[in-house]
Amino acid sequence: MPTIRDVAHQAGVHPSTVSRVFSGKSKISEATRTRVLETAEQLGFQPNAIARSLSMQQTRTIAIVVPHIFQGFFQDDYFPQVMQGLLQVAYKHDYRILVGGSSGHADEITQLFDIVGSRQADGIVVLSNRLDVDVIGALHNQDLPFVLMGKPLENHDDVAWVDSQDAYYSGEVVRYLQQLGHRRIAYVGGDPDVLVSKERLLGYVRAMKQAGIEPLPEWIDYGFFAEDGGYQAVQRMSKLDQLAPTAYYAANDLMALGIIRALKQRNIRIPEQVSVVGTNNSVAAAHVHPTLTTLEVPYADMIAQAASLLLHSIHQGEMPTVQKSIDCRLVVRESTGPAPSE
Amino acid sequence: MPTIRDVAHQAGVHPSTVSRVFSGKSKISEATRTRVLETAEQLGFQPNAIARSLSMQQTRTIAIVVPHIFQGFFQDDYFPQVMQGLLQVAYKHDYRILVGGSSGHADEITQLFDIVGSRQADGIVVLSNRLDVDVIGALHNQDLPFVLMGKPLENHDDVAWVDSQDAYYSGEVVRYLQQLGHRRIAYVGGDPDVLVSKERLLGYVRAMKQAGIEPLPEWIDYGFFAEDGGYQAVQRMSKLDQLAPTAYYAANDLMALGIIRALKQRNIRIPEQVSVVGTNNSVAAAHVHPTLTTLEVPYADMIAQAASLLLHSIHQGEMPTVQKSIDCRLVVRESTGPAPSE
DNA sequence: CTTGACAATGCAACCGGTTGCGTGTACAAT
DNA sequence: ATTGTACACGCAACCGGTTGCATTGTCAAG
Repeated sequence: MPTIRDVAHQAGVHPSTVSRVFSGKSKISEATRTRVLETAEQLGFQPNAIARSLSMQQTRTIAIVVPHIFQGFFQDDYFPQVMQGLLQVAYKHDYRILVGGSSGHADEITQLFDIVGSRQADGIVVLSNRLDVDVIGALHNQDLPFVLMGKPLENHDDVAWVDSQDAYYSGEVVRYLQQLGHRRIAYVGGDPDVLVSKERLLGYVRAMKQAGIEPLPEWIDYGFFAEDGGYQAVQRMSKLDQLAPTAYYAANDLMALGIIRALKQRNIRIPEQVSVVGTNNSVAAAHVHPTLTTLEVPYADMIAQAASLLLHSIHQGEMPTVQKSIDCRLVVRESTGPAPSE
Repeated sequence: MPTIRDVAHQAGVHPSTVSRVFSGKSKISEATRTRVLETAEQLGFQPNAIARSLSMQQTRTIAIVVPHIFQGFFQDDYFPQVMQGLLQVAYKHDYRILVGGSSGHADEITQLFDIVGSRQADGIVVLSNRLDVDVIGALHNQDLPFVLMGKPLENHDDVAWVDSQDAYYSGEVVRYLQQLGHRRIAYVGGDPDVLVSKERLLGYVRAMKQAGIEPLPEWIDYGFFAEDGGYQAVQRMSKLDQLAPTAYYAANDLMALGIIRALKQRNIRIPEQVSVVGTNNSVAAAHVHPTLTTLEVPYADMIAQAASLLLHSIHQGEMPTVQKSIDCRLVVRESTGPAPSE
């Protein structure tokens, strides 16, 4: 690989001149410019991005670490949407995305701090929403721009996030079902340790109690975002007989599909006997039978906004502090209907 | 951010000693090791990855550029599977993934050469399978390990690839449908310029001719991998009346879903009147109504293998040359059945 | 006591760009 | 002819690590 010095030598100029030609931020006479460009072309020279990063103290890269916490993460619609939104704005600003893996929550934090501390990226979007005060504090101390996907548990007014108001919209789903006459409503969460599951549970419980219903512990279950998790939840809850739920709310569409599969297998008619609501409005939701009522969470938009404000503060050279709440939308389809008369 | 020199100064040693402590590849007395480690801890020092990359001439990163060529790329199951397979092996080897975007084919090549030429990664998995001889030659000249997803058009025995034998398995689908008695079979490809579409078309045409059927030009259409593309294809082909196909083969499940939607809307029964086959065996395929017969292409496995041999040759310091053909599997479900009697 | 050998650490060059500052040249103004 | 000045480019330090080689120290063998 030819370096800037090779080109300089060949073209009979100083390396700094070659650098200036390529950065374009300095006056260079047309003559030398073309000469440099020609010899660069001839030598097949391209500036080394790593050297440039080191010198300029910027990588033109934003990072993300994907949680391996639950299997089926790549089957859910969440991940592709995240990548889409992220890539879209990164590309527009001529940035690239650095993706790191992880195996479980602790490792996710490790990877996060590894990337941040080693300055492998100019900023990072943090998906994990199980960060406690200490971790967020430590992250903030690293002084590398970051924005959280999801409002953290404790309030930090100096930390940026984009939030989908999971508790509120979870409540909206429950209220919608209650309006249809349902009283025995089940909640099937993802990973119980993940904040979004807790938030949705909170909204569920609150809405139930506001309707004067004390939800049975048996109505609350976790499917770890997997299709089979939804399936198993139905198997367990069906044992309740008369107390079995007449409506299921699942924290993602994948589990809702599993719920539908289990109900069909038991010859339970949807929505005449039991209603099902999913989350995310994945492509499949519109094509399953019956078509799935689902809470649409605009993840691609969310992360696009997160990335935008991240890039903005990178350019400003300061930590981002913007906090945004995003609205969701209930997409009503065939899988929900009036509660059966007792 | 403290540097290695700060730590060295504080601990009363030479920077190189600090470096050796962190690289762990050199004998360091237990006394100084702990002293260095302690002051590093105390100063919050972490080695700068960029500086290390520059010095060591390796980034511990493998790159991929995602083609923006068709919309709905992020809805299709292909992308998440690719990321899954890639991330899985990258993570295992303590590598990260650098993802670049692109807008169209020409730009994809540009981005590819930008990453490769600027040495932003140690190797790259190339998704675009529209590379001609010149591009592959140029890529090879860059002397950075790469492996192609999909066999290139021309034979290069010095270039590594992992291939899913699209033409052959497309033929298998057609032969399966013919065994069910279908003779008027439609092929709905993705982007006609993408190699995989051409390959599948090739297999389709060949299988049709082998069965003594000259496929009508109207039976061949392109949906650009989008749900609506499949829908529109049916709209167009339905105008053929008696010559309308009794079976559709779509190059991905998303288009198959669109085909099913269009057929249902026309009150055409599946599979009694028309059969539908998709590709990829996405999660939705098992849950739509009717459940979708589909050609399963193990993309996650494929790219995992590609990444493995990429990493292997990175470590060997040589260009990869392994060429692998991967087997697919037809998953038969409810959307296919015997051809209707005329 | 000298020499040898090995272990631990220092030294300085290097990876490949960037950039503030200084210098030489050309051309215009006096 | 002299001074002024703006422009184009050279110089050298710097970004933050790594590593081959030299040096110092230690201990054992001769």
